[in-house]
Amino acid sequence: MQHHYTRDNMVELLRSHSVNPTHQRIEIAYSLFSRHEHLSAEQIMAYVNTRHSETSKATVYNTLKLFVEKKLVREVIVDPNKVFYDPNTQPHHHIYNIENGELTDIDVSEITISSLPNLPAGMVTEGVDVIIRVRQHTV
Amino acid sequence: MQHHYTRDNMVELLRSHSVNPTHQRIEIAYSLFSRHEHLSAEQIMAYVNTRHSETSKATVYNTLKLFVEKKLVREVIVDPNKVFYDPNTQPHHHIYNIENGELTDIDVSEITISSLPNLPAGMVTEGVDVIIRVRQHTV
DNA sequence: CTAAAGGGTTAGACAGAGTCCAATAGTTAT
DNA sequence: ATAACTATTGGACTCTGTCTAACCCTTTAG
Repeated sequence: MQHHYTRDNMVELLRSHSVNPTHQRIEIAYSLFSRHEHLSAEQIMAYVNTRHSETSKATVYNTLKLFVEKKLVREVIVDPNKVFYDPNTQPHHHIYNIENGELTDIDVSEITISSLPNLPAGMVTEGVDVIIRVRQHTV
Repeated sequence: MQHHYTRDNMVELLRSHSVNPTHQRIEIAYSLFSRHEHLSAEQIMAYVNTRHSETSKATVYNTLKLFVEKKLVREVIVDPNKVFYDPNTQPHHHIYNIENGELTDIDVSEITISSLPNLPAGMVTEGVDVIIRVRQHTV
């Protein structure tokens, strides 16, 4: 992969997920996809408003919620304090450094889940998250 | 298993994890272990203070943090809004119902992780969490 | 050209989980 | 008793995230 993301790309991306591409949404998408990193809402807001404040808190949260709904990004819940947003929607898992909060992707190929339990009747899987919590060996 | 938990058991349990057994800690441990359920700090506080308020918010949070440190209970991070505390410290995984917040255990035997990636140098695993997010099939 | 309608954005008030702090209460050990 | 800890407490505070009502902007209809 390793795309070269532009704001124009974002317009297409948004459209292809039937999201109306507005200024704010383009900027938010761009800030997430150009850095291919896991960012929190707060970080995204900071990036989008580096020059001068342009996008409000409410819009950042609204937009992220919309992106999740439209499967443009994925929520990663590993830190009790905040949600991370992950522009990588390919199935993959995470290594979470509990000391510094760093979050790293692991390809699905690196983990094999050979069996899954049968779910209660009428239930359907939304996703399987595997989180490997790590820390420095010093303790 | 299916112990019959008493407050006396809790005293032993706390001691065996080198936690000084105080009134409050006994009550908090008891409320977690007698129901063998996943509870949030708020729920625990409610249970402990059913009759009349006896234990403060600060103590509940202090105590839960201590219990986690001493490996008496485990934190489960699946809900962006609150942390759950799990009295089951045996290795196991979780099914999380994203609609009603219900959290169910899965025995390790029901999932097989056949390979784990090699970690960055000097890193050590604190735990591997598998969370299966489910919801009702109606949508 | 103007008006209504609809979607999107906004500031700021609000909510809820969790932390901090300085004061107080218990508990040993001397 | 007294000193030295350890544990608990209320309340103020912080931080994510939500809500609301006003506002803006673009499109469509008359």
